[in-house]
Amino acid sequence: MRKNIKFYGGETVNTEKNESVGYLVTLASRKLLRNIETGLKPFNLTANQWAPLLALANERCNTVAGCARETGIDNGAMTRMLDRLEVKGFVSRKRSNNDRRVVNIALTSQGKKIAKDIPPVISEVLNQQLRGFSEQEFNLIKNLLQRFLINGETLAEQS
Amino acid sequence: MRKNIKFYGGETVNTEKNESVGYLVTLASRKLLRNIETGLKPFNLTANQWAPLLALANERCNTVAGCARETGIDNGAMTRMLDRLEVKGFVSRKRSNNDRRVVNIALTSQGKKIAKDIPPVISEVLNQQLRGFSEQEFNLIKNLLQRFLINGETLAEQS
DNA sequence: TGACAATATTTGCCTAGGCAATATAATTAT
DNA sequence: ATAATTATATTGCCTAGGCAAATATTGTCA
Repeated sequence: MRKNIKFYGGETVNTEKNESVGYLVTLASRKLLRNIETGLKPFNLTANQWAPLLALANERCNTVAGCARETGIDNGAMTRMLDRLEVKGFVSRKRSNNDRRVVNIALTSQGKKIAKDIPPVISEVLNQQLRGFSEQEFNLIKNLLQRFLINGETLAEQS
Repeated sequence: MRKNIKFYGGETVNTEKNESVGYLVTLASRKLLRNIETGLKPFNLTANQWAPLLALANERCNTVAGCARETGIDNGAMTRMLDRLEVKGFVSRKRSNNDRRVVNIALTSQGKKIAKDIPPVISEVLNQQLRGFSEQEFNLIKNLLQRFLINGETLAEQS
């Protein structure tokens, strides 16, 4: 097996924040969130509310736990997220008859409508933040982030 | 000027979440935060509390507004962050005499100590999430994230 | 000097996620 | 069949960030 490189620590300490992948990935994520938020304001949607709405529209989930898994957040957080989306009239809840533990989530007609309207807004922001990227660089950043994420997941499972 | 590529939207719609840079950067950031959090638990520090502590230790800031700028978060959020760090005994506040508006922030002796103990923990997590990366890929991910972030900042300034 | 603008800090009101505990229901093993 | 385990949803308590308003102080300009 190839030896892993020790990028940080020891003699290679670097206090330049722009040289820290941790700093960069955190800030990049925050900035993206705020930009999407700005674009979604006219639709009465926040940036985070968009993810479960998309998952529901694509039929990748139809329960609380399912949507939580699909969007990578906590079950409790998803319950509250759906509270907010329900108040806004985008989703509806209905206790399942097959399995009385589960609550089935569905998009309302308004939810379906908005799920169609929003993708162009998200795309526009992403394209803007990717401007100057070549096709190759676009594929690279996805590949590198995927690996960074998977490494992080296996690390979390060990502890 | 070279034309920017339209990576998302139009006919290139892709509902695969792992193909969305937005999804990937968000999840990568969250996972990293949780892994650092796990490593810092024995030190009575959360992942987010680490950033201002490091900025103070490196003398990149010594006021509320300064630390907020340096870590890229809101002033109000920084006030509350410093509340928590003060309760834990890592920082101290002192109203400035030169300018009665500003509050000078300093690390306590305990804060200085911990600021030295923590870097290895952060480094270890980052190295783990970067395992399998070549030196070249390490530089690439930093470069791509820097550009993604800068593009996002200029976008935010326009609106 | 006095009005006005700019800056620093704090606070209130939001959204938002993680963890742990709880209640309920379904599944599995004995 | 009963007990133990597992899964689902919810809730409470915590940290945490953004935005806007309020307050205090400083600097500027007429």
